[in-house]
Amino acid sequence: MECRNCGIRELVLFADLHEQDFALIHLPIEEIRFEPSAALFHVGDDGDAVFTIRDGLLKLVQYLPDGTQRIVRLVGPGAVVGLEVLAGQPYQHTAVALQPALVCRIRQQVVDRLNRETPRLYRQLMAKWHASVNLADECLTELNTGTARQRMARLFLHLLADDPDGSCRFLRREDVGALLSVTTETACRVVADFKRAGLVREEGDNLFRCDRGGLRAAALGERSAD
Amino acid sequence: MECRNCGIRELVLFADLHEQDFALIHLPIEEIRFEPSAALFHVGDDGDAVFTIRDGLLKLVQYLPDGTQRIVRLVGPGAVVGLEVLAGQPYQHTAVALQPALVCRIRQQVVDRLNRETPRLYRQLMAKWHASVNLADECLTELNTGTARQRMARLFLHLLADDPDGSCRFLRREDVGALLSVTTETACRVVADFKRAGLVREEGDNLFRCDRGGLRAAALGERSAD
DNA sequence: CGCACCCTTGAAATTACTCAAGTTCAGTGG
DNA sequence: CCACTGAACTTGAGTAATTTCAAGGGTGCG
Repeated sequence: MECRNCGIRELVLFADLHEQDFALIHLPIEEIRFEPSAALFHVGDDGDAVFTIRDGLLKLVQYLPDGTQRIVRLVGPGAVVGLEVLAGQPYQHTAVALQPALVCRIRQQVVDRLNRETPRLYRQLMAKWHASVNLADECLTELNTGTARQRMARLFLHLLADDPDGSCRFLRREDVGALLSVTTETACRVVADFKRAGLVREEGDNLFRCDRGGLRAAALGERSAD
Repeated sequence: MECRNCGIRELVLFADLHEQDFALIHLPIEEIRFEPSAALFHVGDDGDAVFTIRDGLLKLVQYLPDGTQRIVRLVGPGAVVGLEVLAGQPYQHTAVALQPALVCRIRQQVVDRLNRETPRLYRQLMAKWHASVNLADECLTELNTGTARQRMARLFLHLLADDPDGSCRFLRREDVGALLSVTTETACRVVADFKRAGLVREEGDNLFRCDRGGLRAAALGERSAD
């Protein structure tokens, strides 16, 4: 795999490596493609690799004592998942694709060796860990604070990211519930509300065009006056 | 500061260092003591140090658009806070003491240098990042899932940790609310409920003796049949 | 066709929030 | 020594939000 020519090189773990550093990668970087509902790894698995997400969207899931799933965060291109193996831990989540996904599998040995033999991995490693913590914090403050309406609005804004059209692919209602800590039914009702209020419009199967301004207002707790 | 003889050495960032590695620490490790309600750093501050918590309990806080605080996690002895500076980021939280606290201030330069010059910091660095992510995930799945009753029970169990007496110092109600995503009043009512149900008993100013079994049942959603 | 899997909606029940008032207690100043 | 104050805690009553339980609708697939 030609990491040095990777299309999203500036986003990934190897962003800062120099030409000579790539010689230190003595094990192949595998590219893995998988479809929605397929799992990349499961909670508790002993892993020996981290994964850089090149394309698609994954959910990181943990399971509650009663067996229901709790979505801990959503991760997309540029994110690295499975970092816990670098700390000698088994995977802490089940990682499931929500959209067709493409990831690079990087063996732990490769990361360990690079960190030992070049000073240029360290900063990105810190950056990727930091991004994980940050995302976790955001999930808490944005997607689990306030009313169901506010959380939903913030979720849409998250998924929109910086899509110029203001459109995004949405999630199955059950996943929305597991992410926002509400029931599937509530998730459903709030989406229906948003449609009625004109905040979002469904243009295809779970493909939404959104009104950023309106959503931002809803995220702050304002209710549109119809 | 004599890190090599630190009383909680096995818990901290320098756990794996060898005798000769300590020579690489060219800047003093400062010990900082501070009292409840004092802040170690503020969100947005540019920092150049991470902190190992030796004693006490801190809350990491973020502020919502409307100015209210959201407690993102509680950290105690052994935890390292401010790791984000290693990724070149300003502090992402305000860190406030809830109990008299003692922390060690470790300059970023020291960590960077150690990582460059000895292979033995890496593992603990990964471990400390991992612990941060883990704690964040736990906050989400344990303290922000289920009814107010369940969350409160889990909070007590967290604070108990492995105290042999089953007693712990509790938080101000407002902090409980900001941590569990409920209002101060609800926090108050649930604590009162727990007292009535005999799950906890207040033995001093916010010092509680707890019934672990009962709390575990409450955490699963069972209501005691008075 | 019939089943499985989502999504959707309704009505009743529950939970948590809001607003308002009362309490306790430590600290302060007369 | 005692009222006064502020901060935190507590409780009640009414209201709003969410869940629960139940049922109906759509679509794809064997």
